[in-house]
Amino acid sequence: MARKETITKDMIIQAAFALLQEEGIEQVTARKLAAKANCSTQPIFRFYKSMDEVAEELAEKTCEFFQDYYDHFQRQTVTPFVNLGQAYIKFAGEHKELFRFIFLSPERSGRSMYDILNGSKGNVSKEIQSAAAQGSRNAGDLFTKMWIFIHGAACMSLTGDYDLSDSETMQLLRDSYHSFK
Amino acid sequence: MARKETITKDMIIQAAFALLQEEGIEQVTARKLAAKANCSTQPIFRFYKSMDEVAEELAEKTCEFFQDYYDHFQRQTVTPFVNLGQAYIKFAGEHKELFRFIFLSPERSGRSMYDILNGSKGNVSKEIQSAAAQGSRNAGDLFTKMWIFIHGAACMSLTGDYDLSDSETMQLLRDSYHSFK
DNA sequence: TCTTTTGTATAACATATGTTATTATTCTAC
DNA sequence: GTAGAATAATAACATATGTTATACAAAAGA
Repeated sequence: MARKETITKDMIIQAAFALLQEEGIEQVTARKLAAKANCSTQPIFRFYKSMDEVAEELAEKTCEFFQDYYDHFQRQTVTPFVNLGQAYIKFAGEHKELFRFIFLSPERSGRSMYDILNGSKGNVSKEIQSAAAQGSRNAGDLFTKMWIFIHGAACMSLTGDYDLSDSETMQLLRDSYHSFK
Repeated sequence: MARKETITKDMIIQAAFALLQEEGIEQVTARKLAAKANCSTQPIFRFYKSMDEVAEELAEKTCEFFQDYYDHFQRQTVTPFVNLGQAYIKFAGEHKELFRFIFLSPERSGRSMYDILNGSKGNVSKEIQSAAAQGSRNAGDLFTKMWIFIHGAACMSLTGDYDLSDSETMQLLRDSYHSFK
């Protein structure tokens, strides 16, 4: 009937994700993606109408990747805020391009930062809510402050303006958490 | 002897700065810049060896612009940290592309975030140091925490994830300052 | 084996970009 | 006024990009 498929959609998106991690979203071009996937540009446009659609799916995939990262992150303290902070800051440092892509671009296709944090499984908010419930005063206020703080540290690590070790980070997060509480 | 100059270096860099503010550094291309300055691309390359050199000078100019912004910012409290925070967060909201360019790009040509803050006149550090001196415990620690917090809020405003009013921001900054102190 | 169908590659088109060559313009000293 | 020189515009070259048209290849039923 017809020729067999040798380039799958998965191969394309895998290559795109690798390219994204290595060089950032603006370097995920049709030709570079084709080269990464060892094919011509045709298979890309068989699966996606345009490169924008590829970026769309990359955003999706990156959000899931962050969720997995957070889910598998080794919790080191009993304070969810501290754990979240450690994971988030480490993610920013280890996956700069991914972080920049989903947490620092204006075009996140509608998702707010909190949408990404909570994800489909909503793990972040689950942990944090239970934690905030035990908190003394205004739980929302505590979350806002901690979140601003955590996001700030992560963004600084992106530009090389943050160079604390893991344990220093933990202490910093603990400190600020207790300050805010 | 020779033809008179009609396109000055200042006209070029002014146009480039306007373009930077409106569309971001990646849109400051030779042709768009020429159009903005109402000339051909030739005058650009008379003053600058390459477009990279233009970007270099834009970074310089943007740092100065931030300094001026901060110098002229109406101080609303007696707490330098709060004033700095208000100015920085407002700057991020009002000049997103400039903020992104100097505080969020990896290529700041060597300047650290603190270099920019302090600038040539060193106004920020002057105010903050005197303030920290009055502070109770570790002045550096207080600065680090406040700065992370301030930077976090500014970065969130960039992506539309921060929507507090000026007075709410002031209260937030006051609160966190007293928490950290 | 031939034809049809579908996947893939190659090549092309249109546009955008940095940069440079060529041409035209305009000033001034002579 | 003319020649020389600096300035600017136009056009070109080389490359990069999204996207599409065309050509080639392979699989499977007739």
